Order: sequence, then C-alpha cells, then structure tokens
Amino acid sequence: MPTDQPRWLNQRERDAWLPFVGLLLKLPHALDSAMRRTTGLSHFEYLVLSALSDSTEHTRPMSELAEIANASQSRLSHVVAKLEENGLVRRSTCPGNGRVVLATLTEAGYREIVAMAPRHVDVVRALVIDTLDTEQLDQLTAICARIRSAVDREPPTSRR
Amino acid sequence: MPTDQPRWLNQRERDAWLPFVGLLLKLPHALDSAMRRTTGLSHFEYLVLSALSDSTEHTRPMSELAEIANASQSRLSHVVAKLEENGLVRRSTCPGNGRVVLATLTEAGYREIVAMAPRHVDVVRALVIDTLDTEQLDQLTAICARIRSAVDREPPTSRR
DNA sequence: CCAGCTCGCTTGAAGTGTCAAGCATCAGTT
DNA sequence: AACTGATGCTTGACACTTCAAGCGAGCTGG
Repeated sequence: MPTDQPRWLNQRERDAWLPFVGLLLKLPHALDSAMRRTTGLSHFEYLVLSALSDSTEHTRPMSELAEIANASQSRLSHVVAKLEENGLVRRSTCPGNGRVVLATLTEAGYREIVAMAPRHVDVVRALVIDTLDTEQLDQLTAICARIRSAVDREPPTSRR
Repeated sequence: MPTDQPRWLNQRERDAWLPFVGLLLKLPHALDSAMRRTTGLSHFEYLVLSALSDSTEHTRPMSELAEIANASQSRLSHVVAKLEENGLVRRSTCPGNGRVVLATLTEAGYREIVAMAPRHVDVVRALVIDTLDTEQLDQLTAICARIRSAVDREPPTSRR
C-alpha cells in the first residue's frame, strides 16, 4: 500500500483523535493507581485473578488465561509468577498434557478477590461506566469492536 | 464514601467494559509498534515532536509540553533527553526565567517529523479513525470528554 | 525409535514509566 | 539581605513490559 497523498485528518477527526490519545495515555495509569490504592493489586493482576475465579475449578491453562486477559504469554508468565509468590495462585502441569501449565486460584486467592471485587466495581464505575449514559455505553461497545478488529488484523508482531 | 452494597455491572455495562479494557490493553502497543516500524520513533516521541512543530519558533517550556503530551514532567524529561541525544531536540534555559527550560525542535528534528507525518496519519487511520463512521467519531469525542473529566478529577496522585 | 518440527511456557536482558528525592531559581517576608 | 516556601525540572532506583532466546513435551515421518 503505497502512500500517495497523505490523507490528513480533518477537524472533526482531530477533535476525536486528540482526546482519545489523551485517554489512552492517562486512563490506564489512573485505573491502575486507583486499584492499587484500594485493593493493593494492579488492575491487570485483578483481571487475571478475576478470570480464574470465573473458570471452572478456578483453573485455566496459561494460554487461555493470556487470551482472556489480553496479554502476551510472557507478560502473563511474569505476573502469575508474582501472584504465585504471594500465594494467590498455584501452577501445576496439566495431567494428560505435559506442556500445558494450569493456573489455579488458591483459597487465599479466592478470598482476596471476593474481598476486592466491590472495590473494583467502584473504581470502574467512577472512572468510566458511571460517566456515560446508556446510549453512550452501547456506542462505546460498538466503537471498541470496530477498533479492536483493526488492531487484531494489523499487527503480525513485527513483520511476518 | 462507604461501600454499601456493591453496585455490580449489569450485562450491558459488562458488554461495554470488557471490550474497552481489551482495547486499553492492546491499542497502545499496537500504535506504538506500528509507529516504530514505519517511522522509527514511538508514538509518544512522535507526539512530543509534533507538539513542538506546532509551536511558535518550534519551542515550548517543558511544562507546557508535558501538558500537551499528557505526560508527567518526569516522563517528558526522560524522553526529551533521549530525543536530544539523537539530535532532534535542543534544550536551553529560558532567558528571563532561569528555572524554565525551553525545548526546541532542531533542523534535523523538523525534517524528521515532516517526513514521518504521512506515515503517522496512515497508522492512525488504519487503527482507529477509518474504522469508525462519522457518527461514531462524534460519539467517541463525547465519550472521551466524559471519561477524561472523571480521570482528571479523581487521581490526586496518592492521597492529599 | 529417533530426527526434526511445533507447541506451550519460561527466562533474562533491555527499554520505558513511575515515584520520590534532589536541586536550582524565583517570590514573598521580615 | 537572609529565610521560607513554591516552582520547574532532573535524577536514580525500582517495577513492569517486551523481545528474543531457550527448553522440554508432544507430534510426525522416515
């Protein structure tokens, strides 16, 4: 796809793009520090625990977990290692398939997340959900779907 | 603000929240690696240079730059230091106010950003703008404004 | 049964961002 | 002038993420 004439953004597009970039730059950190302040875990760590607690037997293969949490295997591996040190998660190789590793929520991990969940909703509501009306909620859903499909299409992680 | 009964997310809210979190997790990196691949600079570095090129004399106080780029002073300081090493930016203390540092685009820096700009639009369009129709663009603008004001209100960076 | 591939995961190093501390400069008081 | 505090920026250490490399388990074909 050769770049003929650059198609600059028009006013309307810039009005959307600039604030959006601003959000991308600030929201993740806002979310993270609010979560850390109220629950002691990062937003991403919470996501991982939450995904496990929603799983049968509180257990998942690492790769599925990574998928659900929108993370690379590497990132997940590091984070789970840390959660394991803290006694919230346990890892075991899958009986029947020696290369799969199963992550399981420990008792302590389950108690933790049950305790944190209300704080988590509070944060999510305060920063995002409650700032929008119902229509905007649906609009956001649609917008995310569009952008997401572009993101998933584009990046073959460096060239193929 | 005591947490009475947790106000759990309903289906509609979850349908918006989960994909949105997914985006927050993946889009920044997608943007960044696409920019690095096509321009050699990170998306954030581009933002900084771009902000300078839009400024009179291609010059700005660091603190204004940080504001525009939605970054902490610390982050900006690190990045500008790197850009300065690469000869794209020059720093000088402001005559007339010894504690202000002015960042200025060098000739090379200006040439760079002019050359990169078309690539940048391409990336932005491919990943975000062109995936949305006009209505959604406006909706996104409104949504960002709402969330943003919540983000700016909430986080007094640790307590105080 | 083993050679070679793929798959699932881990590891270590390099790069970035944050936080807290530090350092001048400037302004306001006395 | 010296004291005090606020302001603008930088610095260093630490935490986190990515990237590339590595490793063992499981297939597949000879």
